[in-house]
Amino acid sequence: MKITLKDGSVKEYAGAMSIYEIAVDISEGLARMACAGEVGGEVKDLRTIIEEDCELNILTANDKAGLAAMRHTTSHVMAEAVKRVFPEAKLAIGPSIENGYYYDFEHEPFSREDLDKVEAEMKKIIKEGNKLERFTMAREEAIRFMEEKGEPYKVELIRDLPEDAEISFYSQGDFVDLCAGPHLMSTKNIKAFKLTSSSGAYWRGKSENTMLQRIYGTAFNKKEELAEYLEYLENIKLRDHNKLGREMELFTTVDVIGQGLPLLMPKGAKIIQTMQRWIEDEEDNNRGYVRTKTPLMAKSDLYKISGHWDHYLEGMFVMGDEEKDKEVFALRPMTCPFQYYIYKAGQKSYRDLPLRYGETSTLFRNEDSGEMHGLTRVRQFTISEGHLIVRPDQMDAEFKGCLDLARYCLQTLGVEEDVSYRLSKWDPNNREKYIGEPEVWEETQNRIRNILVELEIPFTEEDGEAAFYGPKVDIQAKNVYGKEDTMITIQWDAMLAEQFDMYYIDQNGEKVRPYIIHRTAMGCYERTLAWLIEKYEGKFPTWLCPEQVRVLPISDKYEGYAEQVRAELARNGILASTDMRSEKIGFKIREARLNKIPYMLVVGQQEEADGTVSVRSRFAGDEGVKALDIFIQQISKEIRTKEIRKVEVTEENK
RNA sequence: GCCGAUAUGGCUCAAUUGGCAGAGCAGCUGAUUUGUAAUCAGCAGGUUAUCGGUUCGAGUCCGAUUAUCGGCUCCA
Repeated sequence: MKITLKDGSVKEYAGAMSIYEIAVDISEGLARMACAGEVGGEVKDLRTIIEEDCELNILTANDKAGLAAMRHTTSHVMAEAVKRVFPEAKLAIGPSIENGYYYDFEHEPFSREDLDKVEAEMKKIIKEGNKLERFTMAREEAIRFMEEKGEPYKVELIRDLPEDAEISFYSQGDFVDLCAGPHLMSTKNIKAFKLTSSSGAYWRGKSENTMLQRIYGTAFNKKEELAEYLEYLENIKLRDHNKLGREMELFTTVDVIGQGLPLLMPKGAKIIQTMQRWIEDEEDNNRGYVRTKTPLMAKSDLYKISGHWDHYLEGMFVMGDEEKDKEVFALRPMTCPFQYYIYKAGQKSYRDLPLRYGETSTLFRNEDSGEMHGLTRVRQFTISEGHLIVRPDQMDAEFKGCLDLARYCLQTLGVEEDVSYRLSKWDPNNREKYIGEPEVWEETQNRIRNILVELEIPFTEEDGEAAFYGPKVDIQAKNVYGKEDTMITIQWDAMLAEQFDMYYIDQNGEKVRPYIIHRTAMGCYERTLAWLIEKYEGKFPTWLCPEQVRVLPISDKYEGYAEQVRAELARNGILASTDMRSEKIGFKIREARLNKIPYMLVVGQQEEADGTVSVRSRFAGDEGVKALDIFIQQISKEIRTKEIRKVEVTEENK
């Protein structure tokens, strides 16, 4: 868009910028007041400010940056309040983040009562309504200024800024903070805020640094929006897999078994079995995989060759003491080298490649105690793992094949819209974490990038996220709380064939190193289950349900027929049960619905006489009376095609 | 690993300043034989996570351990 300023100069902006970003750019005066203020309080009123100062040809009304500025200002208000209530607290940093803001302090841990006191003080500060004023200092002056104020963290921050930088500060009344802005014009324009929680956080995010105390909060332009957001936070707890999965008896944990070792209960185990069978069949029948079954542990020698002993020792469960024991074993944290030795068990020709090894593989990783969570971060888990041993000339095609399989899995699970793709690269500034030459890394990363571009897959790039042996594509998904996890990974490995002396014989009779692709099809079964619980709120597509049909006899007179129906369903591979309790039909239906069963078959006198079932589904309520074989046909098709049946909006589904 | 919070029957929660551990749901038994989201009655169920301490007396106070949660760090 083009913006003509009053002095006649023209500024051009590309893409969708918010009026706040533009305001920051246009003038320093506006930068200081990137949000609404004296003109009226409403954030969108900034438009008026800009319009008075310049003529806008086009205006995008994206309030994101404005909201961020408001939240950032709220974090300053919080900092001021903390300094008033706890003068001994030292200030660190306090940015706005998605859905809110935080500020880090060096202080004793804050209790909820402390936060309430700070909140009360914040209200006072907002009422005082001091203006936010921007001023700058030269570097040395700024350092002296913060030293005098007794803020060592601020001094450290300033020291890390460029030598010749002009340092900007914002003040509100007596409170001054080092800050790049932008901010609201006045604290009184903060309309609705809440301090949500506090926790420890390392200074500058490094675990060797001091642990500071972080206070999280959120703020909105309207009280109703804040209330809505807080209610939303309450609601998403209901679909949290860690709560819902336990309630639905999919998994549980037991103190004496240990952290990160969930027990999959019959229903959860059934879902995972369904997924495993699906993936194994897809790989073996449709995508040219061969199956392996390899040991869950090996001597340390194996991991020394693979590099895991050097790069990943603290993450492994090691059994035995190197000093005392002749042989030290470790539970496997990955399957790679095991499948390599299957490859190496016979001499391979160029004609044998690509070789695609698949294994439903249980892995063990000794995560630190604070890192375990539900089914998403555990110490023992099972993945749809595989390694493709590939000639260099086949690499691009095979890598694409892996991406295709991953996308097929995501699509079938109905979650293809919920993921983002990441090209995970090495960190050139941290070379000791990786093996191999920089040129190889750069070239490989370029080839993966080209593949993603060619397939028109949108992706981001991230330094320092690669495996130690190669770059990868990670397919990321967010949980209900917005936290991201890797669901699927496809890794390009030009290094480990060398470590393990793997080769094939080419047309000329020469030994050649193959390339390797490490990949998962649908990732880790436990983590995927967690994701599906949250995605579907426990109402899984029928093909994944551990109980697909429940037969409900009207009274015990029809138990015989109910059992007959169940048996017929079971003969057709449908997971069915009966509810023979002497309860009213309404009670049985209520319970089946609470158990999120997709299909309920009510049977009584009429059904028994006609060989029919009265179908009631989670999707459409009462579907009427159907002949049993028709129902079996319909549900069998739904299961076979892995259909994700949509819920129709009916009175009771509202 | 680090900071903080939490732990009472299968689940959700109660129990005054330290003074008899209780309710609803679920479960079991009986009655009821039911037509599309809760039939009625009765019964049973707890060494208050574990171990130790203070006290005449501990669910309650103190310490350690374990697990769970919110974060930080980590996630090959």
